[in-house]
Amino acid sequence: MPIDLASDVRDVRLFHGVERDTLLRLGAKSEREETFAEAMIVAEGDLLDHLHIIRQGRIELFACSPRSRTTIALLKPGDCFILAAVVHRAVALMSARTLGQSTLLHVHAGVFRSALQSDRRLLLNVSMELGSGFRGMVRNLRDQKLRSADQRLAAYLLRLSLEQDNEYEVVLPVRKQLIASYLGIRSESLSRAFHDLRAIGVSVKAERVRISDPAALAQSANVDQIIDNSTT
Amino acid sequence: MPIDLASDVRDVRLFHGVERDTLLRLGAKSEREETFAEAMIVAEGDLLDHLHIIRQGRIELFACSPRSRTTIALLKPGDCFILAAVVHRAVALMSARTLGQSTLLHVHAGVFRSALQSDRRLLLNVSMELGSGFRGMVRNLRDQKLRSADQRLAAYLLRLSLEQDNEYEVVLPVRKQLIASYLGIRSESLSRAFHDLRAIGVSVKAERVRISDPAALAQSANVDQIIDNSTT
DNA sequence: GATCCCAGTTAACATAGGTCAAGTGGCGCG
DNA sequence: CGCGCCACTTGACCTATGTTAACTGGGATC
Repeated sequence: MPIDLASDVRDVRLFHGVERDTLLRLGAKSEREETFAEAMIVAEGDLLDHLHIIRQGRIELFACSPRSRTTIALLKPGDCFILAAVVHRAVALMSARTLGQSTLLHVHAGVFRSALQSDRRLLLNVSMELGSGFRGMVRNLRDQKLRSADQRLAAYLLRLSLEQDNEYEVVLPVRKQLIASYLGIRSESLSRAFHDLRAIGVSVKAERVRISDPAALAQSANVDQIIDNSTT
Repeated sequence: MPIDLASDVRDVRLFHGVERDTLLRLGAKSEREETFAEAMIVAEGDLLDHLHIIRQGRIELFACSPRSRTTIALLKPGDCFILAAVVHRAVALMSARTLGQSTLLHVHAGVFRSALQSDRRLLLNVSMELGSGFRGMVRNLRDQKLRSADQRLAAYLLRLSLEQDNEYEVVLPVRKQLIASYLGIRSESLSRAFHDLRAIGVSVKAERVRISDPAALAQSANVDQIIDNSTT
């Protein structure tokens, strides 16, 4: 049950630079979980007793209404989730599930909150993490309210291209249906959007997307270097 | 130029419980500004040297694309804004302007960041504030992606009703055009949405809105007590 | 009291994206 | 090797919301 966080979490932003002692204390109340397929980790409305950290695999954060379901975020190893709910002792606003095989760390919420009292660096990291999350959500909301489906796809491809450090080809990290949900459209519309982008040099073969004219793509999406691409 | 924050900011959440000494230090590098009409305070893309706190009046946070403009948040006295950008030393993702007369406090960003190092309570408050902001944006995004215009209006009216502690009548806090922008629709569509809600007992007279059947309204918007109404 | 102005409303029409239904094609399994 | 499954695509049609433009009514100004 206890985990050696100190040696296990070098690449977790949230724990960068925190005292070894804090990590030991948190590790004593942490658990590791491995899932082999899709698995629900959090349901919206839950009051949570653990903070979750991704070691391997991908996580989808999503929200549901009676009629539909939408992806809010797609997370990667090193990310943590439901941090805000844990800090506030409030219910989760999003559900979370794994996408395929993954390994997660569950850190006891009470111990985590008390560590915030004693380790200033941890608290600072939490602030930075919540700030990034806030800014990410602002970007999503801007996208949703100001851009068309085609533009959202274009902007998303460019973001992937930046992440993957390849100007001319990107690999879609998840199935297209999920990407559609993340972009706030149906998968049929995503197909049509990809089709539209052919006109400005985007071609798709399964999960590989070639971008022949990145500048034109950026132009079409009104991508703002400053707003859309600042890393925090 | 220096402001006596210690006696001036009882009702600013961000400063609750912080050391008197910290407030003095921040106050020494703060300024008060009074505006008499609409005034731009922040433009998106700006790198900011001050954190802003609202003492009186209302603030609109908004974002622009070449073709349009949308309201991201409407703030009230006691709120602060561009906190995440200041903490991250990053550019603002939203513009801010006052709506009519207002008075603001500008707190020097560098001094603020260094106060975060010394005053744990201030840092904790920042975390809470960023967490609330994050959760607010998640709610907005959910609304935008999962609800129709009519439902967003219904949910908004119910939120106002909660804030104003009056189940059967709410007063719109800003002009309808701004509400439309906040809800992510045109003002013509807002008119139509108000019209549609007549069918479930909502009647509007200028800025006064009567809600004859709050339960029916909540039902129509699929308002979830837990998700939509938790206060943090 | 007449006039203007401007927020808001209403109506007619346009369009992005949703919905439904019918393909298509890659891949695992028998 | 063939079959079926499942993700994805395509096409036809529908609907919510945007667009354009005309109208209304309250408040300020003269």
